[in-house]
Parts: sequence; C-alpha cells; structure tokens
Amino acid sequence: MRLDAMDVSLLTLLQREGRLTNAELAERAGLSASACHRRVRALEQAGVIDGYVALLNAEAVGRGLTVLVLVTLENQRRETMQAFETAVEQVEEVMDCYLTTGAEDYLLRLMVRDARDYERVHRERLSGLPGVARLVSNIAMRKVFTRTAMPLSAGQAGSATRKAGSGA
Amino acid sequence: MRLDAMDVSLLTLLQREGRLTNAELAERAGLSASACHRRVRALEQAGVIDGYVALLNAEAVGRGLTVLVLVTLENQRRETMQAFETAVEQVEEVMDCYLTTGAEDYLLRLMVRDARDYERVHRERLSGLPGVARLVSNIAMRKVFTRTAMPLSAGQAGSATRKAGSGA
DNA sequence: CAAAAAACGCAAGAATCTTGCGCAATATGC
DNA sequence: GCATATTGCGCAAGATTCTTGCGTTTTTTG
Repeated sequence: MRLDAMDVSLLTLLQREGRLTNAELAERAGLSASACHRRVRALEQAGVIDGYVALLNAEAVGRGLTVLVLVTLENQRRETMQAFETAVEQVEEVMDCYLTTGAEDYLLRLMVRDARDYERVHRERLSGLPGVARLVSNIAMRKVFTRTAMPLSAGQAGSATRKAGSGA
Repeated sequence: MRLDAMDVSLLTLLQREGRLTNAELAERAGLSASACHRRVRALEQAGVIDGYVALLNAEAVGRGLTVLVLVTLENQRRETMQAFETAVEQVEEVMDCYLTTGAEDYLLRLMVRDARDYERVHRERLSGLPGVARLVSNIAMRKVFTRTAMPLSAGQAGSATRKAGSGA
C-alpha cells in the first residue's frame, strides 16, 4: 500500500495516541471526520496498522527490570533451533526473541521484577531450554529510552497486502 | 496501586486489543459497563496504563530489518555517557537504548529498511555519535517473536502512583 | 457486629461513530 | 489536450457508545 502525506499524519498521530477519537484525529490532521474514518479503516484492512494496544507501566505491574540474554546453541541444526524457539516462546518473561548474526545465536529481552526474580527465571526456565549451550545475561541497569513509534515518510511502500484486523 | 483479579482481566484484554469499546471490554470481563469504565479510568490515572498506541506493520512502512548494536564507549565518565545518550536519542532509527552490564556499555535496537539502509545509518548516524569507541552490529536474521503484552498476576504492586494521562 | 467506605448496576442525556449521497480532484485513454 | 472514469472528499443523520448521577450491595474497619 502506498502512503501519502495524509496517511503519514494519521499514522504518526495514532502511533502516539492510539485511542484518539476519530473526530479528534480528523481535526488534528486537517481532514473531515468521514474521510479520516475511511482512511484509518483502509490502513487497518491493508495491514499497515497491525493493531492497537495498551502499554502498561512496567514498574506498576512488577516488571521493572529488563534483562538482555545472548543465547548460544549447542549446534545450528534445524531441529535444535526449532525446539529452542518453540520452548522459549512459552517462557512468559521473554518479550522478544531474535535470531541474530554474530558470535551468539539468539538475543532475548526479558522483563522481570528484580534481580532475585531473574535468578529464579534463569534457574527454572532459561537453563532448561532445549539445545542451549551458553547463556550470557546482560542486566539493563537503566532504560535510556524506548519507543514504539516508527518515524514515517510519505511514498514508502512495503509488501504488506493482507486483510488482517486483529486489535481493532 | 493494588490490582485485583478484575483489574488483571481488564489489563490483559487491553494489552491485546487497546481499542476495545468499553461495552465490549465490560462484557468480556463480566462486568457492567459503568463499573468497567470507572476501573479503566482509575488504572489510567494511577499510571498503571501508560497509554494507548497503534502498532504498525514494520514491512509495510519500510522498516523490515531489525539490527541490534552493542556500543562500547571510550570511557565511562558521566559527561561522555550523557553526551552519547542525548545524541543517540536523536537518531530516529534507534527504537530502544539500554545501559547494560557486561563487556559493552549500551545495547541499541534499530529498525531500518534493509542492509543497504543500515549501512547508511551506520555511516551517517551511528559512527558519528560522541564517545563511541566500538560498535558491534548484530543483524536480526529473523524475528522469532515479539510481544508488547506482559503477563499479569493479581496482588502484585509496584511504585507507580502518578497522575499521568498521556495517550488516553 | 455496626458504621463507614468502596464498588456495583441501572438508566438517560451527551458524545461519537458510521454510512449514503452528491460534488470535487485526480488519473486514464484516445 | 480533453473527455471520461476513478478516487477521494465533506455533509448530514440514524445508530452506537460513552459518561455520570443515583440508589443498592458488598467489603472494610474500628
């Protein structure tokens, strides 16, 4: 889907405030409510907007500590990797998992309560994951910043053409 | 703020579908619309809910490639770190920045179009950041999974007691 | 165990969404 | 270069949803 300047405005606003009312969104973007509504629906149906979520305060829900874990597998056979990936997704403290280039195989981002909680997760969950040869844990001493909003520019297109509609 | 089982239900639902109507949310949680509405507002005002955002399809907006960069500074003087942190936040391709334990100082997560685009960002943006001694780039060959929703359990409390109300 | 506090559901007025319609702007074909 | 098709726009009104006052029920507290 090709995005014009108005789409970029709408997406930029919704990336910051996903619960703007359609009327408010329209006004800020300088568009009528009906046109705005139709554009947003089109962006949702084209899969440009993947969904809407509430972001919680990590401290407030007892997950104030982020830990970044580098994982090295015993080998890189397809079955080994598949088994690891399936198992790691079951660990609810793991927020993201990337297969990476470099010396290690995977990078995980975990959110836990505190160091003591991480010790528990490491012992009860991570160390038992299949195929793991080595785990290197890097504690995030401080979150310098985190974003969910991607900066956009008009004219750029991708390959998404599905008809999804998850969190609308 | 102390969360009971109903709060956990509401937060769990809103973490997945942040744009549920109040009526729908209430029904799924087994609560009247008015009580539901009041609880959500309280969670927002207590800062448990930080805000609501639209999540975009990274491919569709031309940011299909994630790169994880380990940064080592020349030294760890306060001014060096401060200068780096201020500058790195200006680089719009950088989504997260953590100050970490371990051999390196910072971990960055970038979202870019492709390898060619990353080469440009590396050359024009990252290599010029103040205080940087070494950059180790790990390309995410594949996103195994990513989540924004944290699993919750009742009774847990944190330290958030502010009266924020950003993206509501 | 009684009083106080907190939370609930109902219901109605206010706000918002959603769509049909006619018009304007842009794209297409000759 | 111009006629025509296509796309997108704004208006307006019926349908939906939000939001809050109120009386009742449940939970907490002394």
